[in-house]
Formats: sequence, structure tokens, C-alpha cells
Amino acid sequence: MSKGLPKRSEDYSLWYNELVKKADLAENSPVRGCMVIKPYGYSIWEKMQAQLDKMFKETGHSNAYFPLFIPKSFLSKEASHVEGFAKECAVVTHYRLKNAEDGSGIIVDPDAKLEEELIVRPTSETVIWSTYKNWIQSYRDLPLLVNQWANVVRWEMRTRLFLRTTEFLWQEGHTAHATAKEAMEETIQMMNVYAQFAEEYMAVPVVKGKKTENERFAGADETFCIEAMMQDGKALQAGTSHFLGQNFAKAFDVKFATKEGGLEYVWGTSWGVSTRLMGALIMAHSDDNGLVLPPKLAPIQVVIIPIYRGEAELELISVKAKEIMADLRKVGISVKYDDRDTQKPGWKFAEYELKGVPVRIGLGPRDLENGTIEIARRDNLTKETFELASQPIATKISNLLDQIQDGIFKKAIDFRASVTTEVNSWEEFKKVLNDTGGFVSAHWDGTSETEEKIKELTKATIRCIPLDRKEEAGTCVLTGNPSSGRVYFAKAY
RNA sequence: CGGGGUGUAGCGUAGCCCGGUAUCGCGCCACAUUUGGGAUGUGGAGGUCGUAGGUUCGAAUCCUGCCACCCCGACCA
Repeated sequence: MSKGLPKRSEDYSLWYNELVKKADLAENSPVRGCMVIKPYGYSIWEKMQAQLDKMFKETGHSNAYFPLFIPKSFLSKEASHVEGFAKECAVVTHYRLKNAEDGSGIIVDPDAKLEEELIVRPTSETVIWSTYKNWIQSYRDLPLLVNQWANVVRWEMRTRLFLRTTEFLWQEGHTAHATAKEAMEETIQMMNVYAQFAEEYMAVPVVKGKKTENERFAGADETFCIEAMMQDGKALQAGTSHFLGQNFAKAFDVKFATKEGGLEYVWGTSWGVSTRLMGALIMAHSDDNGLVLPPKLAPIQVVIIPIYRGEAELELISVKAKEIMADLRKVGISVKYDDRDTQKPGWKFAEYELKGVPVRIGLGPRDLENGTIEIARRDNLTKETFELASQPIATKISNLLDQIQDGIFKKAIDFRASVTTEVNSWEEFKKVLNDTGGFVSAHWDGTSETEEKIKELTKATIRCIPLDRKEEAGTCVLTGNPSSGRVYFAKAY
């Protein structure tokens, strides 16, 4: 049993916070709302980055880097964009400090005021589109497919490790196209890339859908998203992909000469996922013993723990352990051999459970004698004694890692199914939200007023209009007005 | 930013009402015995009691401001 980790059933958010800290993923920093991502947590993020980056490149995108600062005037060029972000911007007003005359310390030098304030980017559409103006003249320059890995700052009121921090890490793709059709295809393609990543790598099932007007990105014509379900029945927006129409092209005057000799505004998209995915990963799978990581993203996939008395025994075990380690590494499995003499085996078992290492191998004198090892799975906490002669260890472990990856994905799907409910009346709607939470699939009359009203009454928002929804005549769960299909409501992070 | 709560060693805490510089556990260091699910014993180190003022002979304790964190709202990836 893990020492001091609260139970999910008792206090879910406390459990989450403690888990993030105890598993060495991240901690609060001296800077308000900003976290320190610790090496173990960062190594998971790096694995996510590596895979996403690969997928972006496979779909034709290249990485670039744009400035951290955005001149204030840029931000105001797209009206709804500035409206959406104005309330959460960090602003640089000065460029120099000096010693206070009265010796009280360092102060901002009032003489070093910037002519134009700089905004610490909350997102980069504006700097990027001002740059694209110079990069795009002709249809030959299109499509322009760029991604950037960066940090951004949004001055949020309440922050939570990974889920909502003042500064966060993300990637933002910004593309420009000759036609609306092509831009829309790009928007949907990237949503699909995100969904594939979430399901195949994070083992987190997601609903692909379209945002309602209320929930749309500031400056977008359409926002597509992937929505995940957490173990406490709350939804988490895990990634968004925006069809920007010609909004930013118009705001920054980005036109291109068409093949036919005309001059047109380009069509844009932007899409992003952030360190929030870490939050999704943690909350989707972990249990009261700690983190449960999908093998495909686990920095350490297998840990080998020797059980021994005395130096001589350790040496014998180490020979075998290193053999196994070499076999596993040969097939690309990441293995750690923890032969530290400073902790006892039981301590290590608990530690690696807390950190979510998918497979643990125990190796002791008894095993040496019998030609066996003990294999323990993190996901379901079962153990088996494996005979080394029965099949190659690398085969055994790679199959097991695959099984675990599939297993936790299926478990997450089953869980989501168990908290996804179709409702047909307002009473039912309220009851389900209160009792089980989760996704509530219901008819909605399509108006923002109704959406706002429901949010006011229940705190649930429309997470998305699922792309795969079936056309079905019905009546709005609140107003009784006609509806042509169901949408997903949920309380959300 | 509104309402509520909490800040005492790396972590978790007692003491606060009723002022006299601090309790216990975990962790840490040393040594010994231990090692198949978070070992045990003995000894030891570690604190400007969140911070800045005020009251007082004397403040962790009383008063005021500020800061941070947690919970509930509003806002959001």
C-alpha cells in the first residue's frame, strides 16, 4: 500500500495533487501558478512530444520558432481573438531594473518604459500571421504547414498542476491554405492525429467532436476537439483544432495570387495540445497505489529488482539481471536495474508502483535456483512466476507490455461507457449529472441561450457535438424545442 | 477577483483560546543487525514558527497589512 496517498473515493482532487507530487512528476514553484516539471514528469512529456512530433512530420509539417513576446498592437488586430485573451495576459512594460535610491532593493527603472508594451504570448496566431504576410505571395507558397513547440502564458485565476497552470508547455500548429476546403481538411486531419495519439499512445479514449459557438476558440470559425473522460466523471478537453477561416488573413492582410491571376485571402488553421495531456494521462489510469502509465509512454517500462542477502548473492543475481536487461534492450524495451543497496525490496516495489512502471521483475536466490523470475504487472497488480526456459524473455515482456497497453485502454473505454448516459428528460439529466456524472448524451435545441441556461443550472457544458452522431429527431432536454441530434454534456475541467 | 479555510524542520503535525523562543511521527546522517511487499535498535543533525509591522519586559501564541496554498464560485487548454 502506498504511504500517504489519499484515496480517490475520498478526495479525488487531493489524490490527484498528491499523486503528481509523490510520483515526482511536478511540484509548485515559487512563482504563482507556475509549476516545476520534475525530471520524471518531464521524461513522460518528452515521450509524448517525440511521438506527436513524428506524427506532425508524417503529415507534412515542419517545426519553427516564433518570439515569446507579442507587440500589444498585434493582439488587437483580430477583434474576437483579443476579446478572448485580453483578460489573461501578462504584459512586459519595462526593460531595466535599478537599485532603489533609498537602498531598499531593486526596483523597476521608471525611465526604462517600453514605447509599446509586449504581451507574453498566450498563443501565437498574431505573431505568426504577421510573419506569414511576408512568407506568402502566391498559391505556390501554399500550403504553409508549420508547428512550434513553445511555452505560453495565460493568467488564470485558479491553477492546478498540469491541468491549468499560468505558464504551460505546448505545441501549436499554424497552417495556411489556398482554399477553405483544404483548410477544413487540415483541421480535421489534425483532430484525427490527436485522437489517434490519445488512444494509441496515452490509452485514453476520446470523443471527437465540434465545439458549440460558445466554446469556440477566440478567432476561429469552427473548433474541433477531442474530449476525454476522467475517473471522477468530469470531462477534459485534451486537444483542439481550429478552422480559422480567413479571419487572421484579413486581420494581418495575408493575400496570395491565385493560379488564375486573382488575389485572395488565405485560409488558416491552428491546433494545439499542451502539458494538460499529462493531467489526462494521470487521471485516466492511475489508482490509489499511484500512477499507472501506458507502456508506450512510460519512461521506464520494466524495472528489475534484485532480492539478496549479502554481496556474493547480489553478484550472482546481477549477472542474471544484466543478461535479462540486455535481452530486453535489444528489442527496444527500456529497463532499469535497481540494485541500490540503500532501499529494501519492499520499499522499491511500492516506489515503482507509485511511479507507474508497467512491469516489475523480481529476481532472488529462489529464482536463480529454479530458473524463474517473478513478473508483476502495475495495471492490475497481479504477479506470476515465469520460467525463463519456456520462451525468450524479450518475447514474453513485449507481449506483456502490449497486453497492458491494450488492457488499460479497454478499461478506460469500459469506464467511459459506464458513465455515458443517454437521457431524455430534464429530471433525468439533472439526476445523472449528480449521481454518476460523466457524459450525458441529450438533445439540445441548438441555441446559445439554452446552453448557457443549462450551464447555469447544472454546471455542465456542451463538451462537443460528436462527429459520429446520428441524425435523430428529438426534443431539447431543457426547452422541449425540436432537435436533430444529441450532444455530449458534462462537467469539465 | 468574491466567499470560506490553512501556513510551525524536507513532509505531516502538537502547542495558539489562557504570551515566557517549540511537541511528536516520517524522512535525513552514523553504526550494527537486516533484505521474496514500505525493517529494527542505539546515537545524531536539522527551526529567524509564511512575511512585514504593531502591542508587550517578553510574541508561534494578541492586533493589522501583505504573500502563498487548499476548497467553493466567476474565467479558461
